[in-house]
Amino acid sequence: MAKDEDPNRPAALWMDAWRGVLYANARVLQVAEPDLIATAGIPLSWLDVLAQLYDAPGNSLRMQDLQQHSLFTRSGITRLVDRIEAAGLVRREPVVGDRRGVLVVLTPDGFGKHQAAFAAHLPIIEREFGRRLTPDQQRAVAGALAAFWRNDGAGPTD
Amino acid sequence: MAKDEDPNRPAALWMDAWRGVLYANARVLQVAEPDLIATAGIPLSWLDVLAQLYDAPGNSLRMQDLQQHSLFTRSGITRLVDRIEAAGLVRREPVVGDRRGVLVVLTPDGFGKHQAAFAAHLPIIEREFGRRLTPDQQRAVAGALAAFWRNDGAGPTD
DNA sequence: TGACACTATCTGTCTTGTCAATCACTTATC
DNA sequence: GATAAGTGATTGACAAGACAGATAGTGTCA
Repeated sequence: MAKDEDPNRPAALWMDAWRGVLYANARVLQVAEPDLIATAGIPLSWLDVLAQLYDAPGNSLRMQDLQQHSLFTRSGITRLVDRIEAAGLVRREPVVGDRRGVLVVLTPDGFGKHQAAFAAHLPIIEREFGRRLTPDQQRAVAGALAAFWRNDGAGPTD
Repeated sequence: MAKDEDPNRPAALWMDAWRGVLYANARVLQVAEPDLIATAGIPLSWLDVLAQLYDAPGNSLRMQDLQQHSLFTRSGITRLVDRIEAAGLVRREPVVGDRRGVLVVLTPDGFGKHQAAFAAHLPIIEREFGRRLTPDQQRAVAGALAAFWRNDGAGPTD
């Protein structure tokens, strides 16, 4: 590979950390996504939506909240929810005080599918990711990267 | 969020580490990709290809090598290379000993575009990722996740 | 209440990614 | 050297994503 000896690429510490994040994410998902489709019958973008609704109060969120918190879909939430709704896993409801808004609600089927998909997904992540790290490494990575999902927008950006 | 108190989701250490990887990747790229398009005029998938060719001996790789090492494109390398070739950044050449194969070679334009895009890309990654971690955290993350891009397939999977 | 700016979601259209089938070439075996 | 199996890359049909503009509803201010 000979990247480390290239004078044009100063090997800063954070660059190796970023490369690690990039590769870990890509390599794990390259295995986990086909597996999820094979075992649970849904892609990761669906599980992402279902998991958000599962975690949300009332198992429901508005379209824009779904979009903002999404990890895999930057745009196109409308069509994505269309598909998941057509599969019967979520349902659209009007928002009480705001007739522009749409509330996406997890159906019982969607609840069950989330449970099943999540249960099938976890062992794969553990095998492909968790087991490759020592407990100390797990702790270190979790601590270092927690800012990205806790504050989620804020940070020491100055 | 109240996820940590949910009895259905045992909060294993590696799960928080994985969540960190997932969110860090998504949040940083959500900023970096539009920025790269705005400043360099190419999407990340193109930079991925250009960077691989830049790092490769002879600034060239075969299609399948490009595909296997790719971080963003699991399939569809043919079409992706079509577009990059149409932009004049790479060129296809026959492989000497194997007339089935195709060698994708970085053109001088592609070389320059890589330099420019990479130079524009780095500061964004530093701002969105590097600066959010202390040097100790950078070292820890880099060390813990190095296995994903060094061995790239092996590991303590038993 | 009428005009205006703003917000939330959807639709049309184009681009990009995915999957199976195919073509061209190579290697192994007889 | 002919035939069969395997490999590398492309193609066509379809699904999904991206982006701009449209539609409908809200809130404010005169």
